[in-house]
Amino acid sequence: MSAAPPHDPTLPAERSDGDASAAADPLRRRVLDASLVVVERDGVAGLSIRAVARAAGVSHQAPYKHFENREEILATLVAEGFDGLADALEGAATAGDGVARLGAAGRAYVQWAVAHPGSYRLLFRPDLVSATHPEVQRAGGRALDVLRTVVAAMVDDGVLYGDYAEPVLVLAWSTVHGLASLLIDGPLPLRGGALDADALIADVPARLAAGIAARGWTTG
Amino acid sequence: MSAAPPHDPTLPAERSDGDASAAADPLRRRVLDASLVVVERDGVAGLSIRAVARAAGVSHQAPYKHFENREEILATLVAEGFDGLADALEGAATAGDGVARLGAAGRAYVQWAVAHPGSYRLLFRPDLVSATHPEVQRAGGRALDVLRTVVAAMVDDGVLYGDYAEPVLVLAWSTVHGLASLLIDGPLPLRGGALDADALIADVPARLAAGIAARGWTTG
DNA sequence: GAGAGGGGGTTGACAGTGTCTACCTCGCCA
DNA sequence: TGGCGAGGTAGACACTGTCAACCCCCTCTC
Repeated sequence: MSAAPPHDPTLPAERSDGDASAAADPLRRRVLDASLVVVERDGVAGLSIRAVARAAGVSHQAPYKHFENREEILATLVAEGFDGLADALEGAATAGDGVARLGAAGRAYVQWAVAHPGSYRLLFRPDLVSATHPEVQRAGGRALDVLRTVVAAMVDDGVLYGDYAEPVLVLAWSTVHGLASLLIDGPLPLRGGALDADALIADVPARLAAGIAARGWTTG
Repeated sequence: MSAAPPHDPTLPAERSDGDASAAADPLRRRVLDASLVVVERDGVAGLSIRAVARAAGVSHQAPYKHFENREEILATLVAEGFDGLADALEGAATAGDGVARLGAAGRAYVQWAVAHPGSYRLLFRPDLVSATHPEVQRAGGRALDVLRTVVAAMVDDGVLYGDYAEPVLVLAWSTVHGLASLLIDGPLPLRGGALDADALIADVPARLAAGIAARGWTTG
């Protein structure tokens, strides 16, 4: 991980010049970028408003001029996270038939999660960010729609009966979310053993797609 | 373990009698039970040591006489949670061939998680409880071993090639963990729509088991 | 029986947190 | 020129986890 930030939010430090870009890059953006730096560096537990303010080089109250409260900051991060995830899925699920696209999308999903563990963890933390927040709903729905489109392609391909599209969507999402979650946070001895994360990321989505396409899913 | 049920913990209030069971039910147990009550009622966010102490009717420092720090309390809860989950899995995966047992275990897994959302969330929170805690490792490994045994039965049945046992274990665990996680915390519009949680809990593990058993998993 | 020791409880204090409130300081516009 | 609001500041409050000091009472030893 090291210095490589998620959306490459490098901490802008203090801008020495007070040029026009200061207006185009107001503290709101600085706060969000600093939040990403902090959450990837110190984890969700270290993501306090005051730590973010310190990282952004402002007083502990400055963020409140741009966000109503802590949750609104986190909700914005979550929305941007889902957008980044959706972008990754869209970029991956472009070529081939439905099965191939599902495998590719699943791989991209887990890869994105593992590459941005701090952000990814934030996506599924309703205790921190209400699931009903409009921006979270929008961005999350966008990511889900990519998977939905891929599953729909499998229905079009005839490898999946239409009535199973939504349950299979849940199965697919569950699998990639579960794998990502276990790879990032898994308390059990998965790693270090015979299992290799890269192999799992490549393998599990492909096998999931193949398994879904196998007989049994078109009839019942 | 004794009189206090690990799940369905009702707050014992103040014992009016100072009988012998007071020695068998010391504050340590009361703190854990109060923690479960608090986490199921107020979520992980509300699970502070002081809130637990208040719920147990003691001073804010009393818990520290039985646990080194907050993490040790939470680690104990996590270990008990994994034990409860393992019990549920063991109780479910008893009858039928490997495929049937995998479906039953998967169903039991998700049912347990949905029945104990506060506890379940705690199981995958390494920011709160270190994954390397010995008791967490033991209990978590126990739960995983139940699934491992079931997958091994599928290998014995000949529906799964032995080399795939461990990846399929990950797939199965990912799926049930992902489904449980999404049902509990999913920020996206899964519920309220055409999807019914009970149906998913019954359906997804069964389809997962059937999908694994389908052709493609025995050869590669 | 006397007294030492300690297990298990208490209160007090500290730094850290989110957030409310009040204040200051600009640039802008009438 | 003067008002005003956007966007920054510091201070204060209640809350948190945890360290330290204290105190009560049971038990063991002499």
